[in-house]
Amino acid sequence: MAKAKLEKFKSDELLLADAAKAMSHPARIKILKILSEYNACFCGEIVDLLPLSQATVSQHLKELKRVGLIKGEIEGPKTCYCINEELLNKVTKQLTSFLSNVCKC
Amino acid sequence: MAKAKLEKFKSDELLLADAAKAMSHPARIKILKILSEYNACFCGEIVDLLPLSQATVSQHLKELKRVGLIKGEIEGPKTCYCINEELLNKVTKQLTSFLSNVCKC
DNA sequence: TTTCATTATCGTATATTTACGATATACAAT
DNA sequence: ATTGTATATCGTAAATATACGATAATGAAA
Repeated sequence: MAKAKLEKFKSDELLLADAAKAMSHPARIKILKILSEYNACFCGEIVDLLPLSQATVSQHLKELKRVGLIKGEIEGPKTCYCINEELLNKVTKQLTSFLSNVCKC
Repeated sequence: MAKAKLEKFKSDELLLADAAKAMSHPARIKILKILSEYNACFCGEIVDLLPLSQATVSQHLKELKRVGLIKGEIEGPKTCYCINEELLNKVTKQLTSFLSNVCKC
Protein backbone atom coordinates (compact mmCIF):
# COMPACT_ATOMS: atom_id res chain seq x y z
CA MET A 1 0.00 0.00 0.00
CA ALA A 2 2.27 2.70 -1.18
CA LYS A 3 1.53 2.96 -4.83
CA ALA A 4 0.16 6.44 -5.43
CA LYS A 5 -3.61 6.37 -6.00
CA LEU A 6 -3.40 8.38 -9.16
CA GLU A 7 -6.55 6.95 -10.73
CA LYS A 8 -8.66 8.70 -8.15
CA PHE A 9 -7.85 12.21 -9.28
CA LYS A 10 -9.01 14.42 -12.14
CA SER A 11 -6.87 14.66 -15.25
CA ASP A 12 -6.07 18.34 -14.83
CA GLU A 13 -4.89 17.66 -11.28
CA LEU A 14 -2.72 14.81 -12.53
CA LEU A 15 -1.34 16.97 -15.32
CA LEU A 16 -0.36 19.83 -13.05
CA ALA A 17 1.17 17.48 -10.50
CA ASP A 18 3.15 15.72 -13.20
CA ALA A 19 4.50 18.96 -14.62
CA ALA A 20 5.48 20.02 -11.10
CA LYS A 21 7.15 16.66 -10.54
CA ALA A 22 9.28 17.16 -13.65
CA MET A 23 10.57 20.40 -12.13
CA SER A 24 10.92 19.05 -8.59
CA HIS A 25 14.67 18.41 -8.73
CA PRO A 26 17.29 21.18 -8.82
CA ALA A 27 19.23 19.34 -11.52
CA ARG A 28 16.21 19.46 -13.80
CA ILE A 29 15.62 23.14 -13.02
CA LYS A 30 19.25 23.78 -13.92
CA ILE A 31 18.99 21.79 -17.14
CA LEU A 32 16.04 23.91 -18.23
CA LYS A 33 18.05 27.06 -17.40
CA ILE A 34 21.05 25.80 -19.34
CA LEU A 35 18.99 24.92 -22.38
CA SER A 36 17.28 28.31 -22.37
CA GLU A 37 20.61 30.09 -22.08
CA TYR A 38 22.48 28.13 -24.75
CA ASN A 39 19.38 27.48 -26.86
CA ALA A 40 20.55 23.93 -27.58
CA CYS A 41 23.15 21.67 -26.02
CA PHE A 42 24.77 18.34 -26.56
CA CYS A 43 24.29 15.92 -23.71
CA GLY A 44 27.99 16.08 -22.84
CA GLU A 45 27.91 19.83 -22.38
CA ILE A 46 25.04 19.49 -19.93
CA VAL A 47 26.91 16.77 -18.05
CA ASP A 48 29.92 19.10 -17.74
CA LEU A 49 27.75 21.81 -16.20
CA LEU A 50 26.14 19.58 -13.58
CA PRO A 51 27.67 18.06 -10.42
CA LEU A 52 26.36 14.63 -11.34
CA SER A 53 27.53 11.61 -13.30
CA GLN A 54 26.73 11.09 -16.97
CA ALA A 55 24.32 8.28 -16.14
CA THR A 56 22.41 10.38 -13.64
CA VAL A 57 22.17 13.37 -15.97
CA SER A 58 20.89 11.09 -18.70
CA GLN A 59 18.18 9.92 -16.31
CA HIS A 60 17.14 13.51 -15.54
CA LEU A 61 17.04 14.31 -19.24
CA LYS A 62 14.81 11.30 -19.76
CA GLU A 63 12.38 12.54 -17.12
CA LEU A 64 12.20 15.98 -18.73
CA LYS A 65 11.62 14.32 -22.09
CA ARG A 66 8.93 12.08 -20.60
CA VAL A 67 6.72 15.06 -19.73
CA GLY A 68 7.72 16.75 -22.98
CA LEU A 69 9.43 19.82 -21.58
CA ILE A 70 12.52 19.15 -23.72
CA LYS A 71 13.28 17.47 -27.02
CA GLY A 72 16.33 15.41 -27.94
CA GLU A 73 17.62 15.00 -31.46
CA ILE A 74 20.29 12.49 -32.38
CA GLU A 75 23.09 14.03 -34.46
CA GLY A 76 25.57 11.36 -35.36
CA PRO A 77 27.09 10.05 -32.16
CA LYS A 78 25.75 12.96 -30.12
CA THR A 79 22.32 13.96 -28.91
CA CYS A 80 21.28 17.58 -29.06
CA TYR A 81 18.73 18.76 -26.51
CA CYS A 82 16.52 21.82 -26.58
CA ILE A 83 13.43 23.24 -24.90
CA ASN A 84 10.08 22.10 -26.29
CA GLU A 85 8.71 25.61 -26.57
CA GLU A 86 5.12 24.67 -27.34
CA LEU A 87 4.72 22.38 -24.37
CA LEU A 88 6.61 24.61 -21.98
CA ASN A 89 4.35 27.43 -23.02
CA LYS A 90 1.28 25.30 -22.38
CA VAL A 91 2.54 24.16 -18.98
CA THR A 92 3.43 27.73 -18.05
CA LYS A 93 -0.09 28.87 -18.85
CA GLN A 94 -1.69 26.04 -16.89
CA LEU A 95 0.51 26.55 -13.86
CA THR A 96 0.11 30.31 -13.89
CA SER A 97 -3.64 30.02 -14.28
CA PHE A 98 -3.83 27.48 -11.46
CA LEU A 99 -1.69 29.56 -9.11
CA SER A 100 -3.50 32.81 -9.82
CA ASN A 101 -6.82 31.08 -9.18
CA VAL A 102 -5.57 29.74 -5.89
CA CYS A 103 -4.15 33.05 -4.77
CA LYS A 104 -6.75 35.71 -4.10
CA CYS A 105 -4.39 38.63 -3.73
CA MET B 1 24.65 6.70 -2.93
CA ALA B 2 21.10 7.75 -3.42
CA LYS B 3 20.78 10.75 -1.20
CA ALA B 4 20.01 13.71 -3.43
CA LYS B 5 23.09 15.94 -3.84
CA LEU B 6 21.19 19.04 -2.90
CA GLU B 7 24.23 20.88 -1.52
CA LYS B 8 25.68 21.15 -4.97
CA PHE B 9 23.00 23.44 -6.37
CA LYS B 10 22.26 27.15 -6.06
CA SER B 11 19.67 28.30 -3.56
CA ASP B 12 17.26 29.62 -6.17
CA GLU B 13 17.37 26.27 -7.97
CA LEU B 14 16.69 24.50 -4.67
CA LEU B 15 13.85 26.85 -3.85
CA LEU B 16 12.09 26.41 -7.18
CA ALA B 17 12.54 22.65 -7.07
CA ASP B 18 11.17 22.51 -3.53
CA ALA B 19 8.11 24.56 -4.43
CA ALA B 20 7.52 22.29 -7.41
CA LYS B 21 7.93 19.24 -5.19
CA ALA B 22 5.22 20.53 -2.87
CA MET B 23 2.86 20.64 -5.84
CA SER B 24 4.00 17.35 -7.36
CA HIS B 25 1.13 15.22 -6.02
CA PRO B 26 -2.47 15.49 -7.24
CA ALA B 27 -3.77 15.34 -3.69
CA ARG B 28 -1.80 18.44 -2.81
CA ILE B 29 -2.96 20.21 -5.97
CA LYS B 30 -6.52 19.37 -4.98
CA ILE B 31 -6.01 20.57 -1.41
CA LEU B 32 -4.82 23.94 -2.72
CA LYS B 33 -7.89 24.10 -4.98
CA ILE B 34 -10.23 23.23 -2.12
CA LEU B 35 -8.70 25.83 0.18
CA SER B 36 -8.96 28.52 -2.48
CA GLU B 37 -12.58 27.62 -3.15
CA TYR B 38 -13.73 27.44 0.45
CA ASN B 39 -11.27 30.04 1.72
CA ALA B 40 -10.66 27.99 4.87
CA CYS B 41 -11.38 24.40 5.84
CA PHE B 42 -11.20 22.13 8.82
CA CYS B 43 -8.98 19.14 8.30
CA GLY B 44 -11.97 16.79 8.38
CA GLU B 45 -13.66 18.59 5.51
CA ILE B 46 -10.55 18.18 3.39
CA VAL B 47 -10.36 14.50 4.29
CA ASP B 48 -13.98 14.07 3.15
CA LEU B 49 -13.18 15.60 -0.22
CA LEU B 50 -10.15 13.40 -0.91
CA PRO B 51 -9.98 9.68 -1.80
CA LEU B 52 -7.37 9.07 0.87
CA SER B 53 -7.28 8.17 4.54
CA GLN B 54 -7.16 10.74 7.30
CA ALA B 55 -3.56 9.84 8.11
CA THR B 56 -2.45 10.27 4.53
CA VAL B 57 -4.24 13.59 4.11
CA SER B 58 -2.63 14.82 7.30
CA GLN B 59 0.75 13.92 5.83
CA HIS B 60 0.03 15.88 2.63
CA LEU B 61 -1.11 18.87 4.69
CA LYS B 62 2.14 18.68 6.61
CA GLU B 63 4.14 18.79 3.38
CA LEU B 64 2.24 21.86 2.16
CA LYS B 65 2.81 23.50 5.53
CA ARG B 66 6.53 22.61 5.39
CA VAL B 67 7.08 24.75 2.30
CA GLY B 68 4.70 27.37 3.67
CA LEU B 69 2.02 27.25 0.99
CA ILE B 70 -0.70 26.79 3.61
CA LYS B 71 -1.22 27.71 7.26
CA GLY B 72 -2.95 25.67 9.94
CA GLU B 73 -4.60 27.19 13.00
CA ILE B 74 -5.79 25.08 15.89
CA GLU B 75 -9.37 25.89 16.92
CA GLY B 76 -10.35 23.76 19.85
CA PRO B 77 -10.19 20.14 18.80
CA LYS B 78 -10.11 21.07 15.13
CA THR B 79 -7.47 22.56 12.86
CA CYS B 80 -8.44 25.15 10.32
CA TYR B 81 -6.32 25.35 7.18
CA CYS B 82 -6.00 28.18 4.71
CA ILE B 83 -3.75 29.37 1.91
CA ASN B 84 -0.67 31.35 2.93
CA GLU B 85 -1.34 34.15 0.47
CA GLU B 86 1.99 35.94 0.86
CA LEU B 87 4.12 32.88 0.22
CA LEU B 88 1.94 31.55 -2.55
CA ASN B 89 2.19 34.93 -4.22
CA LYS B 90 5.98 34.86 -3.88
CA VAL B 91 6.22 31.33 -5.26
CA THR B 92 3.91 32.20 -8.13
CA LYS B 93 6.12 35.12 -9.09
CA GLN B 94 9.30 33.06 -8.92
CA LEU B 95 7.86 30.19 -10.92
CA THR B 96 6.32 32.48 -13.53
CA SER B 97 9.52 34.43 -13.87
CA PHE B 98 11.56 31.24 -14.20
CA LEU B 99 9.24 29.75 -16.80
CA SER B 100 8.99 32.90 -18.86
CA ASN B 101 12.77 33.19 -18.87
CA VAL B 102 13.11 29.61 -20.03
CA CYS B 103 10.53 29.97 -22.77
CA LYS B 104 11.55 32.26 -25.59
CA CYS B 105 8.18 32.46 -27.28
C1' DT C 1 -14.75 12.46 35.05
C1' DT C 2 -16.03 9.82 31.26
C1' DT C 3 -17.02 9.80 26.59
C1' DC C 4 -16.80 11.34 21.96
C1' DA C 5 -14.89 13.73 18.10
C1' DT C 6 -10.93 15.61 15.72
C1' DT C 7 -6.36 15.56 14.23
C1' DA C 8 -1.31 14.50 14.54
C1' DT C 9 2.04 11.16 14.90
C1' DC C 10 4.09 6.39 15.03
C1' DG C 11 5.09 2.20 12.93
C1' DT C 12 5.37 -0.15 8.90
C1' DA C 13 4.94 -1.92 4.08
C1' DT C 14 5.68 -0.95 -0.54
C1' DA C 15 6.78 2.02 -4.53
C1' DT C 16 9.46 5.39 -6.49
C1' DT C 17 13.43 8.39 -6.91
C1' DT C 18 18.18 9.37 -6.96
C1' DA C 19 22.70 8.11 -7.90
C1' DC C 20 26.52 5.72 -10.07
C1' DG C 21 29.56 2.09 -12.15
C1' DA C 22 29.50 -0.96 -15.81
C1' DT C 23 28.03 -2.09 -20.14
C1' DA C 24 25.76 -1.79 -24.57
C1' DT C 25 24.99 0.83 -28.65
C1' DA C 26 25.83 3.88 -32.33
C1' DC C 27 28.57 6.43 -35.08
C1' DA C 28 33.10 8.70 -36.64
C1' DA C 29 37.71 8.40 -37.61
C1' DT C 30 41.84 6.02 -38.49
C1' DA D 1 38.22 -3.69 -39.30
C1' DT D 2 39.67 -1.38 -35.24
C1' DT D 3 39.67 2.31 -32.18
C1' DG D 4 37.74 6.13 -29.88
C1' DT D 5 33.89 9.15 -28.47
C1' DA D 6 29.18 10.00 -26.99
C1' DT D 7 25.11 8.58 -24.91
C1' DA D 8 21.48 5.39 -23.30
C1' DT D 9 20.40 1.63 -20.55
C1' DC D 10 21.10 -2.07 -17.00
C1' DG D 11 21.84 -3.42 -12.44
C1' DT D 12 21.87 -2.12 -7.97
C1' DA D 13 22.08 0.38 -3.47
C1' DA D 14 20.21 3.71 -0.61
C1' DA D 15 16.97 7.48 0.33
C1' DT D 16 12.53 9.31 0.05
C1' DA D 17 7.57 9.26 -0.81
C1' DT D 18 3.05 7.29 -0.40
C1' DA D 19 -0.36 5.03 2.07
C1' DC D 20 -2.86 3.30 6.03
C1' DG D 21 -4.05 1.19 10.60
C1' DA D 22 -3.33 2.05 15.27
C1' DT D 23 -2.59 5.08 18.78
C1' DA D 24 -1.73 9.42 21.19
C1' DA D 25 -3.18 13.90 22.27
C1' DT D 26 -6.35 17.61 22.71
C1' DG D 27 -10.46 19.65 23.77
C1' DA D 28 -15.74 19.58 23.79
C1' DA D 29 -19.74 17.63 25.65
C1' DA D 30 -22.33 14.72 28.59
